[in-house]
Amino acid sequence: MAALPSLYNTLTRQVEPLVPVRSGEVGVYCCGPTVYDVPHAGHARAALAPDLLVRRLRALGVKVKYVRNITDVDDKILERAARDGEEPLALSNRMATIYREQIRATGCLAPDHEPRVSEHVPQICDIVQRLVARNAAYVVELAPGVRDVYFAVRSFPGYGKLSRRKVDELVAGARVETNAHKRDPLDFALWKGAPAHEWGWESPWGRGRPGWHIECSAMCTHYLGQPFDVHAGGMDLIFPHHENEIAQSEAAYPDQAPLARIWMHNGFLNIDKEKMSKSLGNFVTVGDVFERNDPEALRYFFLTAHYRGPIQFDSEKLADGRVVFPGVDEAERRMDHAFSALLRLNGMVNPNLTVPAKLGPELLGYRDASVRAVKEAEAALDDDLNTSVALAALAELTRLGHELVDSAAKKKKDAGFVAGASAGAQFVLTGMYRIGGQLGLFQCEPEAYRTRTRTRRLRLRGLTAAAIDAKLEERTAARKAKDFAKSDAIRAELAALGVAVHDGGDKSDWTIEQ
RNA sequence: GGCGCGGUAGCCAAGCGGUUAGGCAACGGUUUGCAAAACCGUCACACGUCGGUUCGAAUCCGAUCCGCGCCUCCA
Repeated sequence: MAALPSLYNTLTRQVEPLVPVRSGEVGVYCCGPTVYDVPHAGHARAALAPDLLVRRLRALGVKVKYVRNITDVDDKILERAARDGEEPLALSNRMATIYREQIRATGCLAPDHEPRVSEHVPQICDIVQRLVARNAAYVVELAPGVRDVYFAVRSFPGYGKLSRRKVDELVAGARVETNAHKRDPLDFALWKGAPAHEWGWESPWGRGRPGWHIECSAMCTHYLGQPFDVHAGGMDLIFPHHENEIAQSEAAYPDQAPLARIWMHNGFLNIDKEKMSKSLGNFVTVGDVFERNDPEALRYFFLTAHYRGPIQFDSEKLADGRVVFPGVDEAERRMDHAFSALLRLNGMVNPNLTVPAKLGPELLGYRDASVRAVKEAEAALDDDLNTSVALAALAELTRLGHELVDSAAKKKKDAGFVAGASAGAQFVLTGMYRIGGQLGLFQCEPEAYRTRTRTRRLRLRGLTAAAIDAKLEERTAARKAKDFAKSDAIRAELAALGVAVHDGGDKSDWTIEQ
């Protein structure tokens, strides 16, 4: 089997080759969202890195089991639901559906399993019981029949190994939650008791709800076993969430340590130099982006930067009041460019032409360039998912595709070249789709992309295709009559609306800007 | 205070000891009635600052200045 990708491991702080626990099979777990609200752009970015890994591994022929959880039981969900007079699980279910659909739209594969806390309470209780039995956790009775369970942090010697923190320094920081029931301020809740009238589940400790960290420990190992290969999530989860997961799982099953071999963490999406987050109130939702940009453009935008670094997501208010996302706009122009190459190349592929047995050196050049670009992109992805370099390889092929179409148009009287160019187009198309597929781009047909971006841009600019077509007809008539003054005036008028006219022979077409 | 990340040409962003990153913008060209799109070329011997190691440093080491994140719920 081909060598597997290398990944940066937060645990060792270096890039290392992925060595599966079980040969030929890789388990990936990604910490999904707490679904008390619609997803923001940062959530979309977090789903990307594990998706790229899964795509690359599958392209290499590796069997992958990909699990991404949904936290549908949480105090925030309870608060939001109470505020809006909705059942907590109805709220989280509604939000989970939006999350799933929007993340899928950004080109992320559906996970093989999408476990929810509400459906894994028995597994959670199992691991908590095990921790209590091993004296790594203790039960505190708050009221008759109402009990909390806490994890005893100091009972786990490896605590801090992921985040490189020392237990005593954490205490000195004094920013830990004080709670009279805890034996040690560092201890965290595994199970939170709840009175009978409150949202909860029955457990060996009475009614209550699971703590945040324990759910992931329970669900990741339930689906992937312990140890498993890759655990992913946002950088803010390193401490305390992932540190606590490690402590719980490794304390529960010390002979099956580590919990996960590689811990991969994606960087943040910043807005105006600040981390985008709900608590800061500066978030842009995925829905906000989809209003203005194509989902593929959002993905392309994420791919321009390395997943571990921060990415600047800026918004700008135009004079006409429209809010735009310049970075995503630029990415969308790149998608336009790539999709238009695909469209033009598709138009060149002629199934009725027999591919010449011997291709000239010019066309062999296209084949070689295509093969080279794919190799470069794959090598880049194997080096800790270097999407920026993979995108450069894709851009090179895109450019080559346009060039091929241009030269075929110039040599259209040369039947031999045209027949061969069809084969050349196939080479370039294959390369582009091969790279695009591993990056999660080109999720729809080029025609569909053109239609949907055009529709959206018309709506954003308050225009209709019919009105533009009418203007264009008027202009075509003027051109036929050699009334270039009028023709140019109409073009200027359309240009002012963001519509560019393209003249080709006797008929004209138009495109609309973002 | 502890842990960690980053400062690369006008902008975004790879590279991380020697050989072109890539994109956007701008400008010139091919093309066009004029344009647009596409392609070609230029801007680009750029790498926060100061020292050091080296035949050679954006890349390694030290110091220093900025910016940011985590240490409390967060992707």
